[in-house]
Amino acid sequence: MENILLVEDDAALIRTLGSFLTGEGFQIVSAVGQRSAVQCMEAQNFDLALVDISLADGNGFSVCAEAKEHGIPVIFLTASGDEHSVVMGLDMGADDYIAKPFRPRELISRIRSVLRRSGKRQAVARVGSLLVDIDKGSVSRDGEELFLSALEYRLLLVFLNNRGQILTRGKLLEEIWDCAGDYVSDNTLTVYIKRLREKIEPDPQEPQFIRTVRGLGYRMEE
Amino acid sequence: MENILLVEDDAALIRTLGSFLTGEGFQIVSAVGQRSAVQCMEAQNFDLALVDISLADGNGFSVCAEAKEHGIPVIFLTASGDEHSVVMGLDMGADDYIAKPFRPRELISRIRSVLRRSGKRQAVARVGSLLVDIDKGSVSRDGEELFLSALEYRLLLVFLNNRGQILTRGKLLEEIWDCAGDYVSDNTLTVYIKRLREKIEPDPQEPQFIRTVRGLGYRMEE
DNA sequence: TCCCAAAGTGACAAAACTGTAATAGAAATC
DNA sequence: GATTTCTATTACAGTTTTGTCACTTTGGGA
Repeated sequence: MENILLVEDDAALIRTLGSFLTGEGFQIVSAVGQRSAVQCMEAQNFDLALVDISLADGNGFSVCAEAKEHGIPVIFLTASGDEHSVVMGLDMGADDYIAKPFRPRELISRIRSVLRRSGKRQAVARVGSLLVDIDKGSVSRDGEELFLSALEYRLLLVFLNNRGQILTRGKLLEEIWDCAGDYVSDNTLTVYIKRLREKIEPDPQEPQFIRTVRGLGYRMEE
Repeated sequence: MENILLVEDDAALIRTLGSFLTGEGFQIVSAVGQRSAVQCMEAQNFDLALVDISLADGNGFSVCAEAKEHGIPVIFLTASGDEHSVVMGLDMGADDYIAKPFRPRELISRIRSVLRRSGKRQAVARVGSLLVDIDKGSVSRDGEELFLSALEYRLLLVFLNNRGQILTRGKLLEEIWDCAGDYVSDNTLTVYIKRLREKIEPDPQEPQFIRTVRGLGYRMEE
């Protein structure tokens, strides 16, 4: 079970996030300030640190730096629109960030993504015969390049980053079309799934990469 | 200086590649077969292993596995169209691959990319105020999402993966449009540079991300 | 079996993308 | 300063993408 260090000031958020993440099957250790965070990291090893960048005592950056010292991947939480912190955090070597307020599901997705990438540095991801060159933004199957549109590619990445999990329509709509809350029609997703399948599946009638899980959503095989 | 282990059967290729890579500022150690490759890795540490997957004695896969044991990133060389080897290699944990025959410049680019990624696992890359979420395939500046087309995004990735280097028009044309050698008009690139600048540059008239290096090409700032 | 909800399909118009051509501008060389 | 070369801009047409609609098919209960 993955061990996550949550460094956060806000007691309410600790409780909410903590129980949510625990429910998702992660083991959570919470640290309230910089001091206790450092102590935690010295005492035991973590698979990931979740750091609020705006801690009351000092700032979250030193916690971030400490985590990188220990080789722990870091996702930091930042106030929405605080681009300065984002820049600082990424320069500090953080692996990813998420702006508050965030959807818990998105956090989970990012956590999984960072954990999956731990120890990996692959430029190319594979699902069956499908190769996604994340470094180049290109997709191929059996050596044949497939030309995806921007949205199709992003949809594919969402599946790729959540392999084996069922993704609901709502989740997928949020991931691709959520720009300030103005959603598109529900059927739009169905159509895009079809279009993506048409391009990546050897037999779109019998999808092997993106499976339909009736009543729940879609799932990409691992 | 980066230390690269080149594992290759073909003596001619060793000479060609070796001198080329040396000329590019890498330190090269060549190993002819699996046996000597393993010995090399036990004797000293490397920043990267370049492994021909089709070695005469046994195969390159075990060399690949050995390299991963030592935590050395691996790029493997494969015969063009040998999808099976690609799949095997990636499953084995290789970081990237390149199909023979390859352009030396492309190899360099991939080597740099893998080396740059060593120890990093970032989901998000940054250049100035520009954020590229490689994991999501999205781009933003100052929190504002920028909608790039598929080709614009790929062009941006090429710059991102070669930050600080001057990219010639030829190199860029190859990277984006090389599908079996049928190139597009030279001016097409110029137009795409303009279009990309129009979307990502705060002031397209005074580009700060993608600089023109007259007579040589373009360069993205580090 | 029938019915209903969920998912898939085909078709459509507006918008965006893509590549090219013609022209304008800028920088280096003579 | 004139010339040449390289780069930028503008405009255009064909294609693709994008979102939506109406309609069909499918799968699971009642």
